[in-house]
Amino acid sequence: MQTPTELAAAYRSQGRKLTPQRQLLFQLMHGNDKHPTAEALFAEATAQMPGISLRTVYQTLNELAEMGELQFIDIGGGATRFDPNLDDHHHVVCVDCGQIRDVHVNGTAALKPVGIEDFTINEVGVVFQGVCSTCEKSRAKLNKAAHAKSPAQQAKVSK
Amino acid sequence: MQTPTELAAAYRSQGRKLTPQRQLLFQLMHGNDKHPTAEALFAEATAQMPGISLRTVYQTLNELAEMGELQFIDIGGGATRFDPNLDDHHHVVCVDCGQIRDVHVNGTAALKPVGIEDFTINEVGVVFQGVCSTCEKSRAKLNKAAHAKSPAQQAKVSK
DNA sequence: TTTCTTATTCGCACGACTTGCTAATTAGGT
DNA sequence: ACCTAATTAGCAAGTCGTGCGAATAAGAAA
Repeated sequence: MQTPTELAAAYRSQGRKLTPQRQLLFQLMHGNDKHPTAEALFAEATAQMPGISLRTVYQTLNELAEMGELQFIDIGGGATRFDPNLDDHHHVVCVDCGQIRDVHVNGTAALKPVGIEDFTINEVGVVFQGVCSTCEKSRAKLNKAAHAKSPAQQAKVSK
Repeated sequence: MQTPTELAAAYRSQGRKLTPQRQLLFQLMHGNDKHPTAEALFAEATAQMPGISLRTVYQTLNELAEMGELQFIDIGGGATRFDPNLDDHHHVVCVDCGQIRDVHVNGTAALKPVGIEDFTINEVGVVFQGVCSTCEKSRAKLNKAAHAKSPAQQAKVSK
């Protein structure tokens, strides 16, 4: 995604108006690597601009996506997440806490799908699923606690 | 996913009951490579068993997922899709018609994520986005029609 | 076969997420 | 300062999926 200033110019050149709401959202999204949901962004926005509407957040995010300034990320778990990073990158998801991390991946060019001659491929997305170090530690603790009590506890951990 | 017969045995051995609804869904999902949504499956099921509940379809799909007999696929576009294919495979999506195709991919072992030493990776998913041959043809037609009329039509095509 | 226990089904209500609609407001040009 | 079209806010509505409870039915036991 471009800088708020650049976006301001882009908006004007497209006949779109530059509202305070939009400018705030430009700031909040620029360089944002948290992959926030619309609701999360709305919460941040509200802190700086009480009264801003969730509807406006959705609307602006959709605009930016249409303009190619950000992409949607859908990896289950309910809400769509938004990613202003336009580099060629991929994602790592912690299955425990749900955090999403941007990651550069070597070797994607060598990926060879087999048996889809009738498809014209435009994009490739790679998603790694795993457990982040923080959650790994929490799991260790819980497992220890589970051992001290009943084995049933252990099942809950991996749920 | 196992065969309906094998699933029947698995269910019994787990103390689950073998209802006609479940047996029907086993049949409908076994070897199904359409990646149906719950609603789509419900429609098929209803054709053969009028009165079956959508609730039951969701419930059974969740059971099968818990048992590791199928996986959920979330690639945006609203509804979760279900995949009974347990092979090591990935997916190709046609951005026009939304069809999802299973595909084996060579080179996934060589994928190297950079800078996530603090993650323990368990799984890798690859999604190719493109256009299938059928949609490619439709596009060609529409583009021709668009040329005959106004350029505005062309924009609609890629929407 | 009949009885009994418990899992399962059904269907509605509800929750999460997102979009449609529209009156009121406001950005930005004249 | 004025005008017009774009935008906002906020509520209604739509989609997808789950919680809940009463009615039903599978499968074991007698």
